[in-house]
Amino acid sequence: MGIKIYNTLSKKKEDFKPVNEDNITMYVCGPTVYSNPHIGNARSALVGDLWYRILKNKYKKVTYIRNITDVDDKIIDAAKKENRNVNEITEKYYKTYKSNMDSLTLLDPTHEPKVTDFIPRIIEIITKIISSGYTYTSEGNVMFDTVKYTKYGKLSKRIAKEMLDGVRIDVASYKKSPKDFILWKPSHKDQLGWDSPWGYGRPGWHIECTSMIKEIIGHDSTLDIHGGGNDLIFPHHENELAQGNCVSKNEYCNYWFHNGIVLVNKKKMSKSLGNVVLIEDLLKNTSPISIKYALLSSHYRQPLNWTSEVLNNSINIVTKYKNLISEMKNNEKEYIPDNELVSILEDDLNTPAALNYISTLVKNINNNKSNYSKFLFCIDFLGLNIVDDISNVISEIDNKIVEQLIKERNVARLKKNFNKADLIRKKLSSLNVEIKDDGNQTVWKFKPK
RNA sequence: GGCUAAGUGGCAGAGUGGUAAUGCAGCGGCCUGCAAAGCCGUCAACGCCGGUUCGAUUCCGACCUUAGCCUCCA
Repeated sequence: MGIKIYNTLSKKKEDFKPVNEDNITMYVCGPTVYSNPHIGNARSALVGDLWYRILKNKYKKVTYIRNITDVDDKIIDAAKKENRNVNEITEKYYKTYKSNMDSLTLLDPTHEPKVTDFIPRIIEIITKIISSGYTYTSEGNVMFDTVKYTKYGKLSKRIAKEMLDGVRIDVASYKKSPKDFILWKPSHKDQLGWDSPWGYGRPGWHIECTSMIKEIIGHDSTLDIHGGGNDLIFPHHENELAQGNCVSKNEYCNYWFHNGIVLVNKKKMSKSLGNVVLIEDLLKNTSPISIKYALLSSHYRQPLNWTSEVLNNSINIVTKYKNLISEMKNNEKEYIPDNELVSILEDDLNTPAALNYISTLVKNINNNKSNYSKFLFCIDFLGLNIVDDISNVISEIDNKIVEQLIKERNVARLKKNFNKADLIRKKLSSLNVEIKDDGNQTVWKFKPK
């Protein structure tokens, strides 16, 4: 048994063989910080996080890189719209992204490089690509020549002839061939930019990932794993692969994983459709654990249609686990490592099977006491921090009012004044508190979310 | 139009050449003053059509449908 990963390159599930067992390297495409992060951003970050957890469990050192793209035309546009400078925009949305990811209890990557910190390295890499002979300049742009690079299409399996170019948008005039892409583009003097051998300008979209990877892992090193949303396969990752292979004789990356995108109303989220689900908004009414559970409930390569049903399903299960934990909370919290869970996850991140396994543990908790300790291990391994979530909830509540109302209600119940008792229960309910009469004790909790 | 995926009960989702786990929801019961929780029980599905086979949901082929990409996108 070992780690198996579905490789977009081969379109097969493969045994994971690291380049160097002493240091596994993984890069996952992070966000462009120009707007509030949505549930789709969360999904790919979560998938990266899970791979990170699995790799860390097996290998002593894992270098996990998740970038922040803070140079982009969309950022420039956003700055104009909000009438702020570019830095303010990127800072603001980076902070939101970070805090959203923290809420979802994702581990910090080993590196979180920002493009603006890597401009000299980007210029260096472009220079290397130019000397490899796969570029040309046109209207001030440094272009990558996809026709010259004969392996182009290796990742996305797209053959140039079969593709209809410019179906939905005109091919830019500066391109020799429609699939060619920009490595460096000119900026106006008053625009965001840097001096370079090709004039004042800024990097194109794809080059920053390649540069940051090479800089962090070493220019002649092969990345073990590269991932992101499957909408990035073409052209972004295809382009990265092409330019990356021009920089070194060694292969750019061995394993590529791609998560399915999140759909809302069975369509990809987009501002024009108005179906973008922001993490911020979800967190207002839903516990981060439930959101996370919902994301885990489908396999990462499947598309995930985000619906209230999916979310409610998760809330119900998470609530059940919360109840279980709060009932057991006085018992010692022992975590018994469970290899079965680990091997389920090592098989190409089969989270639905993992969640199912956890539910069978819970179901058989009475027959086998170690199941509870295994259960604690499992939710912890997945980063479903239910235990912490419960303690947060308890500290948030205004104890006195609730306790007072419960006292009053129990007096009423003793007097068999059930109308009054039920009224008080309704009042508690309006305070988001649920109660449960357990023998002669009444216990309460926040309504599940 | 091309390319890439996918179609299992109300929802989510395993899985298999011999008719299919599990969770949630639903329904019934126990419990409760009534609830809630918990427990027990229970209904319900393999897109369509051919082929291979003793037998296919599982293999092969066509078709239909859906989504994504071909422009920026996690």
